[in-house]
This record gives sequence, structure tokens and C-alpha cells, in this order.
Amino acid sequence: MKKNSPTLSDVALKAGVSMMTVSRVINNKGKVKPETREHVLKIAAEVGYRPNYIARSLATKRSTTIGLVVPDITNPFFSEIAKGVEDEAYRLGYNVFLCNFDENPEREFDVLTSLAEKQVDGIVLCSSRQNNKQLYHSLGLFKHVVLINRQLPAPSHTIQSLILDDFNGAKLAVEHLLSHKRKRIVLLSGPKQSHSAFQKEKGYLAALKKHNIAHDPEQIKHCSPTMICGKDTMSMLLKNDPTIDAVLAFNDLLAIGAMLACQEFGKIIPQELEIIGFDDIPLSKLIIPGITTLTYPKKEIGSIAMKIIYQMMDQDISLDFPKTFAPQFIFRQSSPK
Amino acid sequence: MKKNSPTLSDVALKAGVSMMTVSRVINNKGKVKPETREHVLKIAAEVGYRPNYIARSLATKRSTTIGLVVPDITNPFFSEIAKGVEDEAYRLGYNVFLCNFDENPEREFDVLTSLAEKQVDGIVLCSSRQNNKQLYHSLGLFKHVVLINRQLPAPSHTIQSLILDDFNGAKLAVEHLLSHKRKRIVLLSGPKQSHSAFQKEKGYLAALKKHNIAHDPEQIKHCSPTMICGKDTMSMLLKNDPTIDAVLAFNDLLAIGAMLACQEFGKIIPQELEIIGFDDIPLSKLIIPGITTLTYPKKEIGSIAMKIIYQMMDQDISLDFPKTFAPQFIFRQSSPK
DNA sequence: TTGTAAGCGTTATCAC
DNA sequence: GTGATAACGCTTACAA
Repeated sequence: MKKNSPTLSDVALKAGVSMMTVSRVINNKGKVKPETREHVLKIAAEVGYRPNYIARSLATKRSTTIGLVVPDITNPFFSEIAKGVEDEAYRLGYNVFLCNFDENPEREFDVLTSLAEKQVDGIVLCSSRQNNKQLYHSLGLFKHVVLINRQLPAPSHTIQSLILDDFNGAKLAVEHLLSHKRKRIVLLSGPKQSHSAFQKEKGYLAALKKHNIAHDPEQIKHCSPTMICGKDTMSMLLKNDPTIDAVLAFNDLLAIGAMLACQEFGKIIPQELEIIGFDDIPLSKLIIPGITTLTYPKKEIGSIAMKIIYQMMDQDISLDFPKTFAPQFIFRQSSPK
Repeated sequence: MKKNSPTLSDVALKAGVSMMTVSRVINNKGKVKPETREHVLKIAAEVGYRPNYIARSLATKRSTTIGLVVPDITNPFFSEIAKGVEDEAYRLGYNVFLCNFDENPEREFDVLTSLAEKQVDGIVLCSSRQNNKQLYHSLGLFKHVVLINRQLPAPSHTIQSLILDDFNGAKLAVEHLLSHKRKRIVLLSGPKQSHSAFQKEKGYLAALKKHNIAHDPEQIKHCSPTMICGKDTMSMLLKNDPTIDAVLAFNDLLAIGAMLACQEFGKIIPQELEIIGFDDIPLSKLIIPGITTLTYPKKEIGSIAMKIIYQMMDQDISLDFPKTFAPQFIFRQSSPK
């Protein structure tokens, strides 16, 4: 059996000083005579001392730890955000708890509770699927919260939101399709509880209304945000109505799925049918035809979320980060400029 | 300012019992009279008591927390594994620190150190890029380790390895291509320090040797495991040597990149050129032509890794999990059966 | 069945 | 500059 790792007091004993001196040296805090500092450092290295952050956290009430809560880390949109969060956390000396909730509000609640119990300094919550009341309750457990793509009616100084302007993104996309004389534009929407899906739906309807186009409810379908669901849903739609000439998809996974369905139906893209997605996942650029898409700077958003929490920790400094992100239109073959 | 959250002793005071009684109730441990239990629970709920796991961890020397260390969470192979780990962790009441190291051994070392300081109960380390000496040193910081796709010369009872049989996977793939009379088989290999890439290279060479095929060093190219690198490298290869008639790729991202390059060169797949990849990422099934691939049960591997750590914690020692995984051949259009 | 006391490894506070 | 002592919130071990 290996013996327990050395503690502050082990080092202190061996160095012939008090624990506080060792603590000061380790944390570079307070005054310590250079010689004793050297000596302590030498002993610490000798015995292989490592600070115990659990003990430190208990004493300081700071865990240098945050939680990142996402619907599904295998979705490229969220894994990019996660990368941004984690990279920034690494720079700042933080660690990140990753939690998936699989579009399941109950699991979302569970993981939030467990993160609170682990005393995280804050959380980044993406695309919450809880209703406002539940959500407000859950978030009360935390000192600092950054919400990505979800706004709370009664914001507080502990809760910041980073908003993606999905409403205007969808509106822009539909107007682009209309300018190409598209007549039957289908919306492959996302999960029913998704705030983002809701905004995109509103944008889609707003564009149609603005141009006095009648809206057929059959043209909106909800899907889980996966390629396979996009393909299946699109196949079904094309079977019922071969006159569809454009698709706006909740995300690129759905858009690509739809495109694969079109290929099977012999629909030529973009001549016979145009497709626009959201997110600009890596694949969208490489596939042929390339997917036209609306996107946000995902890594940057993750990084900003982490920075905001970090700043909130240290008594709200300036917080001069962008809080809302306009979609960027990227034109590729599936719906050219 | 919100007041601090209530502690065990707050609850004890208000309930008129000792801290230990409350502790017993909260943890369902030891004997407590049903009536007092009810009463304590009621008070706890009233004041909104939540256990502080930092304090608990310090007392028990268990953090119910593990670290998951991967090269890059945006790679679908690792995000699937991460999903498996996290799902199982959720079931077992654990939380998971996610760390990327971006193929950078120094960062890998850093994150391992920080995880040790956070007192994780164990780590799951995927595709380490450290050399054996460094690695052995880093792993010494942990009580329990599961290595995915990396074996240590001197294994210990604290370190378990889950091995993917990439050698035989590559060998099988090449033999399959040879059975189709392919003459010039290119290997798009992975990062130079990758254990997995090394094994696949050995398998590739072994198959050629077994069938007395001369090996041309120009036919092995190292790539970073991304679609774009696959496409660029394949373009370059085809430019130099249009007689290439088969590709074995380190992973499906590279395979798909290679396929896109072939399409640009007008190479007909699979008639003129066959492609085989590894990992069976979701896209490989959906794209046309589908990518033939060798795969492992990624979520299951993640789940098993977490279970192993959990069992090691409780000296359960049954540990009757599979430790080595044979690749499963999935035939699609890019290299039919 | 319940309570008391010590201790987990660190930092805050205040004295020297 | 340095050190003693009391927290931090919980559990372990033992006593009642």
C-alpha cells in the first residue's frame, strides 16, 4: 500500500517552519524571507508535495471549478462550445464538470443539483429544457450562472445570458429563399422545448407574413437534432409533397440529413430545392454540395461564458463582453448567394 | 447578499438533535428512529439543506468525481466515449471533469496534475501522447486509472488498460482490399505519437508482408485526424500517383476527406478506388457512398471505463469486464463485402 | 438509537 | 517575517 501523499504539515515539519509559512510559499502570498522560501520549496519538491484543492476549497469557499451542462456532447455544436469553455478554463486554472442531460428535464434538474452540491463556482447552461419556474429554482442554487441561448424573464445579477439571434437568422434565411422565388419552404424545426427552435419558428413565420405568404402548418416539422431524423423526416415530406422547393433546418445535422433524402429522391440541389441550416459544423463545408448555413462563433461563445464567470467571481469587474450574437450567413452551393 | 446555505449543524440545531443524527438521516446510514428521521427530513427540506460534497470529500477522502482526459472533444470518436463515461457516471452518482489536451503532451501533463490536486477518485485517459516515462510518472498521482488504447510496459493494480485491437483491424482491412485485387493501397495514418496509429501501421505492413507485397514508403502518410487533412493529403497523393486504387484511413474523418478528394478527381468509388476507415462515426452511414469502416463500441467502452474505476474504489475486484475489443467490420459501398 | 469529540488539509486572523 | 489557533462542513470512532 502506498502511503498517503504529503500534506502541508508534513512539509512544515520537515522544513522546520510553521504550516502558514509553507502555505504562503506555495501560494506566493504574503511576505516570506527569500531564503526560507527557497528552503521550503526545496523540501516541498523533495517530498513531492501537491496542494489538496478539496481542503483549500473548504477553507476558501472557492472550488476553481465550474459546471458545463449541455443536452448532448456528441452534437458538434455543443462539443465546439465545450472546447471553448474548457480551453479558457485551462488558461484560467479552472476545471470543468461536463454534464449531459439528453433532452431530459429531469436529468437536467439532477445534474444541476449535483453540481451545486459539488460547490462549483458557477455553471454554463446550454439550451435548458426546463420551464421558467423549474429553471429559476435550479439556478438559485448557484452563485454565478451563464445561460446560453435562454433568457429568464426576471434576470438577476448572478445570472447572465448569452443570446444567439435565431429569430433574425431564420427570418434572413427565409427571405433569402423567397428572393430566389421559392414557393414551398419547409421548416425542419428542433425539439419542442428548445428556446432556439421556438425563435427560429417565429422568424420563419415572421418572414412569411411580411411577404404575405400563406403558412401551411404541414410545412413545420419537429425533429430531434440528428442527421438521421432529418433524413427520415424529409423523406416523408417529399413523399407527401414533391413540390417542396426549399428547406430551412434547425441545424446542419438536420440539413445534411434532408440533403441525403433529396439525393435519394433525385432532387437536384440547389436547382430544384435549396437547403439552409444553422451552426456551420465542420462537415457542412466539406460535403458536396456544401451546406449554406447561419452560424455563431461557438468557441468564442464558450470562452466568453467562462470569462464571465471568472469575472463575476472577482466582484463584478467591467463585464464588457458581447452578450448577444448576430448570426453570420455563410453561402455555399445548397443555397447560393 | 444572500445568506450562506444551511449546514448540517443548522439543521441539527433547528431539529433539536445532534449533527450525527442528521448526517445519518441524510446518508441513510446507521439506525435512526423513524419518527426522528421524519422530523429531520422535514426540517432539512424546510431550510433547503444540501450536503456540501467538498466537506464530505475532505472527511471521507472520496470525491465521487473522476477525470476524463481526451485529445479533442470535438472529435466524434472521443465525444462518443465521453458520452458513455458521463452516462455511466450519472447512474453511479459521479461527476466527470472533462479535459482536452489538443495533442499537446505538456498540456496533458498539466491537466493530469490539476486533476490529481482536485482529488479525483480516478481518471480515464484516452490516447495519451506522453512517452512511457512521463506517463508512468503522471499516473502515479492517481489511485485508479483506466487507459484507453495505451498499454504500459509495467502495469500495476491501480492501472487498467482497455485495448482496441487496431493491429488486427488494419490487417483485416488490408487483406480485404487485397482480396479485391487492389494493388496500390495507401495508408492515411494518424498523428505520429498515436499508439493507435502505430498499431494500424504495423497491421498494414504485416498484411502486405504476409502476401509478399513490396511496400513503398510513399504510400504511408501521417495526417492530423481531421476531414480537411484527409482531403488535402489525398489530393496530393492522387496528383503524384493516379494509379492508387485503395485507401485505408486512420479514422473515418480522414476516410471521408479522402473520398471528397476522389470525387474532385473524378475517381469512381468503389469501382476505381476503395476506401476503408475506422470508428464508424454517424456520418459514415449517411453519406453516399457509405464508408466501410472498422469500429468499436465507443459508448460501451466509456461506460466500462467508468464502471471499472467504480469497482476499483470498492475493492470489489470482480472486474469481469472485457479488456480488449476486437474491431467490428462494417461493410458499405466504399468497399463492399 | 443518539451524542461527543477528534480530525480531514487547508486558509484567515491576529498576535509576536 | 513568522507562527498559533480557530475555522470550513462533514464523517469516523467511540461512548452513552
